[in-house]
Amino acid sequence: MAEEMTEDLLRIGELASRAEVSRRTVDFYTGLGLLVPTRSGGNFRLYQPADVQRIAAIRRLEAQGIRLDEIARLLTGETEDAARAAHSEGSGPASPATLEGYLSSLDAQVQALRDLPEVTDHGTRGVLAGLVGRAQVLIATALILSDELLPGAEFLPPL
Amino acid sequence: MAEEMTEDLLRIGELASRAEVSRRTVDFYTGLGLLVPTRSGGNFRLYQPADVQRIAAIRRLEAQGIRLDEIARLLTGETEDAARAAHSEGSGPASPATLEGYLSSLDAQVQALRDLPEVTDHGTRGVLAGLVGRAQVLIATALILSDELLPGAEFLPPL
DNA sequence: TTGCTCCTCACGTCACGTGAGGTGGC
DNA sequence: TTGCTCCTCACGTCACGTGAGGTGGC
Repeated sequence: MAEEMTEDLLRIGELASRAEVSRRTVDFYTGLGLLVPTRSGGNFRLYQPADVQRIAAIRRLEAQGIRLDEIARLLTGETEDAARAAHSEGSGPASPATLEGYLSSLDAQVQALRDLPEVTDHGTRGVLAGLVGRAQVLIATALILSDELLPGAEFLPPL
Repeated sequence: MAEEMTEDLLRIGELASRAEVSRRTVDFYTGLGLLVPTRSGGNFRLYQPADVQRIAAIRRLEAQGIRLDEIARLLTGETEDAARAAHSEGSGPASPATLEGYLSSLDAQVQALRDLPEVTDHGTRGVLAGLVGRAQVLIATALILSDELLPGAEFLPPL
């Protein structure tokens, strides 16, 4: 069984063609730590089949204007900085910035935005709509990725 | 009364120092259409006092990774493109992308995210938290701007 | 005159790739 | 041999400014 999994590993050319990006791009992403291949005896990089979805996820995140270095952090699991970079509170460690925490803050603030007295200024309405629209697209992206990114293949019946 | 308002107009140097940016930056923003001064008889640009807050708003939006050309669009009131650029649905004109519309989509999707089965994968949790965190900061920014951006001075009692 | 403005050309930095070229092992 | 890989140096583009310099009117 461990044998079987090893046979699935991909070299850069194969991964690039499945993910529909150039080898050079896979190389570049690997250099940035976005992809973490193992190495073959002959020093070839060996990627997981799931790295195809990982690349798709990276592209989706890039499309949302998230920088590659932050994508690397998110994929690696270093959550903390996200809030700090944008807000720079600076004081205590406070909350560990969990998914649930963000979701409740988001709920509360959306409510606050609804409770706002009617905004009449044209430009201001545009800005608010733009920001809320962006937030909405981010959440939509989260939903899509929660579906695509999970290593579902491992749990699929052999069929 | 019209006389009084004219006296409040600012030239580039004054605006730059109040907004705490360089003249060059005000010049640059003006060239991009982010600021729309009138002109004096001597061809000097004349800015509104409210442009100080406008610049503050621009900086806040920039800090969220929003490009200057899109900020210009938002401030000018061309809302439509936001959703299209990120999604590229392409079909019909559909909804006019209102603030209310985005808010309800957002609510619905946040709920969908809550309803998700527990995500166990470490990296995926990080990505979701990162996206929701970003969305949360955007909404927080919207709240701040709704407060700062409104031309409140015009409606303030003379004191 | 002094200080401020106008405008334009060019340079600098950062993120994100992309090209090219020489290398070595399957 | 062929095709693929490795790695590195350099160039290209785009967004966002910033510097410098010559101009003219208050």
